[in-house]
Amino acid sequence: MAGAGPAVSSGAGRLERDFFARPAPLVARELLGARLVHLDGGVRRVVRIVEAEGYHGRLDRASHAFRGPTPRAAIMFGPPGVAYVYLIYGQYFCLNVVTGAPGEPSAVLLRAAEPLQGCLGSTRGPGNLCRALAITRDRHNGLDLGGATLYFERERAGLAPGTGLAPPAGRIVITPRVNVTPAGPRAAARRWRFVLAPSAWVSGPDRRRHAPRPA
DNA sequence: CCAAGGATTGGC
DNA sequence: CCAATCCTTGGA
Repeated sequence: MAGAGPAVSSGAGRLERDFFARPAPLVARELLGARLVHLDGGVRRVVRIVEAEGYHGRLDRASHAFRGPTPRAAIMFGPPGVAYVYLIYGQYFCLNVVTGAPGEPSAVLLRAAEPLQGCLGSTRGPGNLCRALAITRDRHNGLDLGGATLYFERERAGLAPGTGLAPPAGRIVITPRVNVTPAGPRAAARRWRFVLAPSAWVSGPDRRRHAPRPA
């Protein structure tokens, strides 16, 4: 019967709100291999996610939600499946997906992806990824990712038993998050970064480690 | 109001 | 290693 899959809803394998209403590290891991589609006016921009990080809850010192629902972070306290876009270092945008139950602030930072269609420059690194997809705060912050403009989808073939998710091609590597060292030892020790390797598009100081072997 | 610093990036 | 560049936050 159609529409019986647990985490993935009907249609062309699009990820719906229930997929995101779970802990951030779990969502981050399962987003690996999924396609992110931005219908940018008449232009279709598509990538395949290869790196994502979870920022999990009120006690995660590295999370923007750590200091409570400040004006910027308030969106993380809202419903899941919504885009959280912020400006970093005055010049780059970063795209997150709000996860977890409402009131349980968490999000997944999309750090790197493989370019598939319509990308503007490099998709390696969160700032570059947003630029390549033409994601901006004024246009996309707070946008429902279940809508027609910006959404995730994955292949329906080869669904993993019990999950409704297609197993991504490649190996999932789990590491500490990038640049959370200043947030304190506890946050730095969390292994909430997920990489789909091998990939030439992984960011971070260990990206060579996850790059494809030279032929 | 002011000062400090940032979930980054690219250049030296 | 370090500056760019401006928004966010917290404290006076």
